[in-house]
Amino acid sequence: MKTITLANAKITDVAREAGLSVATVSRVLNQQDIVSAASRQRVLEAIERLGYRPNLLAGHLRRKQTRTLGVVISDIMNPHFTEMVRAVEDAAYRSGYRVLLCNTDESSEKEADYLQLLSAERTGGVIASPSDPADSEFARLLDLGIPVVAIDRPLADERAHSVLSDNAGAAALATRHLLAAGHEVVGLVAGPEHRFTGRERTRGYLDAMREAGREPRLALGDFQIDGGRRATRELLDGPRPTALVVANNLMTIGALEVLNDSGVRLPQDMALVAIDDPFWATAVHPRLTTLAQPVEAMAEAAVTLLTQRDQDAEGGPRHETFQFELHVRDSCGTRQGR
Amino acid sequence: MKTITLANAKITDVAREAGLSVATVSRVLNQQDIVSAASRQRVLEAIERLGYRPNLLAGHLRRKQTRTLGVVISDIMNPHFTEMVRAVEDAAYRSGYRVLLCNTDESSEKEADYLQLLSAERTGGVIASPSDPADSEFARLLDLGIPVVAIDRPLADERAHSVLSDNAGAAALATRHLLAAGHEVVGLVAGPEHRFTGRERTRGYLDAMREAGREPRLALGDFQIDGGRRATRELLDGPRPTALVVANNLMTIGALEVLNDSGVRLPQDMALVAIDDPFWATAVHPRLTTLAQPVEAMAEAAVTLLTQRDQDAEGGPRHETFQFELHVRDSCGTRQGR
DNA sequence: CTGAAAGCGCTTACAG
DNA sequence: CTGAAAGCGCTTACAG
Repeated sequence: MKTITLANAKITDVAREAGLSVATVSRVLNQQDIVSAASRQRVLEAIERLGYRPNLLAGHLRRKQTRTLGVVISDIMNPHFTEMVRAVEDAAYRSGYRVLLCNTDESSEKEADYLQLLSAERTGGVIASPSDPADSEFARLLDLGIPVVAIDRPLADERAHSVLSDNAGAAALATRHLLAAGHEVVGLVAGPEHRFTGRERTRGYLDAMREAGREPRLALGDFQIDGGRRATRELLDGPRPTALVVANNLMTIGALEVLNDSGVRLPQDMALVAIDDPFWATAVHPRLTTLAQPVEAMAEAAVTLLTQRDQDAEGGPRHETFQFELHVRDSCGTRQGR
Repeated sequence: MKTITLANAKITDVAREAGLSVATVSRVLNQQDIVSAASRQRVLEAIERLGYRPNLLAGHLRRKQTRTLGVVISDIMNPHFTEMVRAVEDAAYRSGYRVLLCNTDESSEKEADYLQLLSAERTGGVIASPSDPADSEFARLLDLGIPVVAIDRPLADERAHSVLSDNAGAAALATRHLLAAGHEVVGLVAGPEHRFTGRERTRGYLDAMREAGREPRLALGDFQIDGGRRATRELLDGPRPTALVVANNLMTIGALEVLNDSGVRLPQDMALVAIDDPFWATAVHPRLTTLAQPVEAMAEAAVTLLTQRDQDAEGGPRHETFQFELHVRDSCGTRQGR
């Protein structure tokens, strides 16, 4: 038994049903103003009767543009990127755009693959935190006139926009906060050297330590939970710091675990400031002092750059930098209780 | 200064450049086998020289099908859904499909909006955890021949596939595990009545308690952190349970917070089993005993239903149910140490 | 193995 | 305000 398919009417069916031309139907579907009230009424009724749903594919081909944004990120399971994707989706939806999710797992190959696809689909724009900043696929996109905004990490191609945050400044701020509280040995659970955000945050930390005339004490992690564990153990083993800056949210989980296992209490035995402000930061004990990126504002900025480009078409690429915000809570030990 | 755009060649340009017809070019792009080696060579060179990138929009329109899957979920910030989206993206990518992310925030309106869009875009298939199971937009999708699979929550339309997990069984298993350890008053931090997963998990808990002849003791939450806090407080205030089942991962965060604030130690003063197995379950202290859904297998199943439908086109809708897996760790107090 | 031609379902100058 | 017609860039029978 097969049920008869009723739907799948096309614009010609609607035109026939309404006794008008396809041009008129198309007009009520789009630039509604040029059609007489009577015609519009008949078209609307015909659409209703037929259950007509315009085929956007055809419209996009004809108009040579789509309202889809590609979002290329390395790891959606990282809460920072989850938040970013969520914020981008939100901003895109409000602007009448949709989001094609491209998760690359930090694989340059998968990234290139997705970028190629996005150009073939003639996507309306791409927001990317590039695994490979020099990927030539970005150039192809730009060649085709598809705007690109680098988020979180910069892109080599100078035609791309960028929406970054002040990573070095954030790490310096965290370090200084701890230094000002009287800590002499402030350790850094650092991000990897080969990641822009890792390098930048390390740089900020080093600057602040040098500025204070303190000896830096850092261990390299991988921005993952396990790297946080390893780096924290390494720091505990040497000349033990009394305060720690942890370079991202995933490593913070590992650091907290190791500290706890080693009987090191926060903030009495060890003060801690974490970069990133994950949703669970206020649910652990003590509540985490963090440096939060204004993720929503950044997503909004990125989407705006892609969707409102007509207004400033000739303005060239824009580069926006956002500041982190310090949330002083309990793990740093600087609030009254210390 | 404006740079000249080189790209944007179309198939006719390639044909001219190669001295062959567009049909031949199209053939090397697709059904590669029917073309002579010499012709293929010339086409490939022409493509290379021109930097040609086929316009998939045109191909999709012509072929009347796309390789995009819509993923409609209520809240990507909920780690369970993050994981699900991640797993779906992975499976889709492996099958040569891409993912359009539709985050609905549990808004029926936004959900309907996205579903309408997905039908207009002639998406290849839709995976949805419906906020509104009776949304008539699902019927439109199905009418158009777009397959739909309900994930996490069922759908009213009987033409939809479903990939669900045994929520009642999981809650019953958690409860029995605690009961078997000797607890007499096992409390439930319950999900909301109006959510399928909430209802089902509560049902499983009630079944297990009844079966053991124990009085149920539950407080309703909202599946969010704050509801977990409130419900846990409520349970602590009345006749205090010695063990708790928490119905999802977000409420577990709230529950842990309240327990900690109240000086209730896990597992000595309170045993706890959490439904869902978030990535931080092994990073807190004590490590959480959880019930994990086989998210990857479920995502794989859902994608397979959508992408390999030709093979069993006439098979009618499939309904697959997956079992949770109990991970006994430290928070339930049943491991040796208790 | 290869090409000419029709057609996918729309939108949009161009005329009226 | 409305319609006839061209065209977006492909794919695919159909013929050879």
